[in-house]
Amino acid sequence: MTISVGIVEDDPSIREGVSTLINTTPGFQCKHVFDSCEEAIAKMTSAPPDVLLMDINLGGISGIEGTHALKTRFPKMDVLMLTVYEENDKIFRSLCAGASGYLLKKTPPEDLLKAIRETTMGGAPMSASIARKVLSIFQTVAPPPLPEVELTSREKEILEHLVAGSNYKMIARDLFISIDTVGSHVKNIYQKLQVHSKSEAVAKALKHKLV
Amino acid sequence: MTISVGIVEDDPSIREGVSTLINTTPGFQCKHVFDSCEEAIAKMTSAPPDVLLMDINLGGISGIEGTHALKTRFPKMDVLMLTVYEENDKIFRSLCAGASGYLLKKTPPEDLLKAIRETTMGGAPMSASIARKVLSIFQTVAPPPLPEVELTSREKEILEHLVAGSNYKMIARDLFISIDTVGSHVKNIYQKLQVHSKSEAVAKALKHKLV
DNA sequence: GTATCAATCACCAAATCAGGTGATTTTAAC
DNA sequence: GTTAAAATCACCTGATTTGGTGATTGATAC
Repeated sequence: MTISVGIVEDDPSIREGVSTLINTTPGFQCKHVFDSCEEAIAKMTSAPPDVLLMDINLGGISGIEGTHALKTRFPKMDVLMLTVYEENDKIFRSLCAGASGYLLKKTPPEDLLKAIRETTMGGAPMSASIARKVLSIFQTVAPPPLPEVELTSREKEILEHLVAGSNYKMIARDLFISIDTVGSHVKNIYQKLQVHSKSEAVAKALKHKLV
Repeated sequence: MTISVGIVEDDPSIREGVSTLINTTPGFQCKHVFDSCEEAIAKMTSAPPDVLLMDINLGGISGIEGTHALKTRFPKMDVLMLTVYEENDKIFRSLCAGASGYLLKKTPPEDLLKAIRETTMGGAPMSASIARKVLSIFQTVAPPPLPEVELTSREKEILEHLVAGSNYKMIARDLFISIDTVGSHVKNIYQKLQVHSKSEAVAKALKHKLV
């Protein structure tokens, strides 16, 4: 099966180079070539490529925003970001936008083709240094563990309902217990979390990923 | 340079198999072999290995907790998680704990050795399916954009205070405005966010990263 | 079998909040 | 110079929450 590849890139020489590489390699074809996200969004109508190579630094709509827009329209299309620099913030936002991989532009042709193949098989190719940065992002967003807090399963259940926006009456109805029991659990939760209101409890629960 | 590899694994056959593989491969040596995190934490004192292979499912202290403990003590040591299953939650928590890579146990020996080498060179080896899951995690933590909501700067300020756990009185004092004004802003916030209580507003603000 | 803990329910008082109406002032936009 | 939006303040009423005290039941642990 031939893999259909698209490319969005404002540098003509890279654009031509990559599309030529794709089209001269058996098993690959490149029919979607755009110099901007605007063009890609306008002209990519019914049949998206299997994999889209997206330059991250583009004038007008950036590669990140473009990825989000195109992935919304074509969820099954995979997007590989191409970049010169390894900026944590851009990596993070690209992945949030739905990118399936992240390669440096200096990636040699044969590795690029390999990455495209990997993508279609459900992988997520990343340059080694990018992969390490991706993992380091996790450590910065790691939930600050709340020490010494052990809520009972019932208390966690109540807390989830609080986070969902329920008041005592609704929780009592949903869990088939009395309002006073709800209040009782909430009191215990407050003491364990060291808070004094529903909103504080909700904030703490969400910030520390207790629910 | 010989790469020093450690392993924490409760299954004796895997433990022996891997340590033998390491020790019979030129350029690798395995001097740290443990059957539990407790043992690893107790016995790994001064000279940690370059790379530690960590089973994720261990009795007692789990591989995730153990990774956190050991990485705190030996930040320069790289940890590669080994697992049978691909569970999003465990992947996420392992990476937050400081893992540098994530491999399936079915990874063939030569790939395991390659992954170890990659790790020491600053890479982050992941099985293809794991890599894809890692990226998908980003999309789930991406802020779900709240459509058509434009809070004024003052309203955002009030909302931040709500998230911080303040009540009307505290907000009024902090911002040098009257309690009624706080209430007035809160009313407007509720209408814009389509909520009816402080806790709902806080939950929505945090979930949609409005603050 | 006793102690502890989780979960349940009850009652109470003071504080707080939610939702409503209405008004003034300042600033920015057209 | 009028309009519109943002920010400010006030008053009101009913609902809800918070923080106490205290009690019962069932399960678990020692």
